[in-house]
Amino acid sequence: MSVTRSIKPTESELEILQILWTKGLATVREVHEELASLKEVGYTTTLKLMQIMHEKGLVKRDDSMRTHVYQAAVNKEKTQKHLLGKMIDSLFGGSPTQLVIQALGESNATPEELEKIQRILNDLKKQ
Amino acid sequence: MSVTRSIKPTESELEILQILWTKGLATVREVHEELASLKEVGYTTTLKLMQIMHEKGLVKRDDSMRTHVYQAAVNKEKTQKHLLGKMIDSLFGGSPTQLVIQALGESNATPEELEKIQRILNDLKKQ
DNA sequence: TTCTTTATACGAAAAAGGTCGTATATTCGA
DNA sequence: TCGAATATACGACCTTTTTCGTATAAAGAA
Repeated sequence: MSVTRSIKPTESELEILQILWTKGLATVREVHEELASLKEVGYTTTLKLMQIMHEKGLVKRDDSMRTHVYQAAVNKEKTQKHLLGKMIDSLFGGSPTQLVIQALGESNATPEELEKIQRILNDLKKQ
Repeated sequence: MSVTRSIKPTESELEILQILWTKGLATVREVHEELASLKEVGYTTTLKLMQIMHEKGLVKRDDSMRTHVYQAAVNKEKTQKHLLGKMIDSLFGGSPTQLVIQALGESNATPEELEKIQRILNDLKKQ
């Protein structure tokens, strides 16, 4: 039975998850390379972070070889949903609609994306 | 010239801003009362938090009287937009639309709210 | 083989956030 | 007037997060 596990990656952990979600499998070196292109950071920092994430169960790893291979252990969509929920609570008084409205204002959506949103909206209206 | 100031309230600070955005003006006691109804917290903790927020410029206060009167110094919509933007970048690969889609799934919007969203959507489609 | 590079492990310290206790001043009521 | 209540200031402490230095082992090159 999968109790709602409290997924709560920190900022830094999120950056790493981003990379892992994109790459699928990656070594610490690879993740670090990517990370270092975005910001100043030491290799052992990245390593330590990923080790902690492993302890927390945020990532899985294959350590059968000298160079361990990591991958995300948390689902991208679930994590997004979770953090979104938190933001809705803490910033939009619990109203997802308010957030949607703000985000739509922000959006430069393509016609296709607008259609996608429209379909979801239609589904919701039917209920 | 208003340089993009980095609005970055912490979780706790956000809770207090929420209250201030609602109340407009409020004393520490009033904010604390509200806060304490949501979670276990000591008065001096709330006080300290608000003092720090004052140092950071997140709130303004009138300290001409013994009991200081506080108000938010950051705009609610701007703050929402800012944090939303950060989340879009860090979690949704820069696509507001992706976020909207996720949030809509989450939403239990009333028919009225759905209509509101529909109108925004219509506006966007026209452009 | 021996030196260099590259991995992980580990410990420790710096930073940030949150929580309070205590000191002190002011106000208010008995 | 004097004690209780209430306000702010301030410092200390505890966690969590982030950052690295150093030790050690494995691999690779000369």
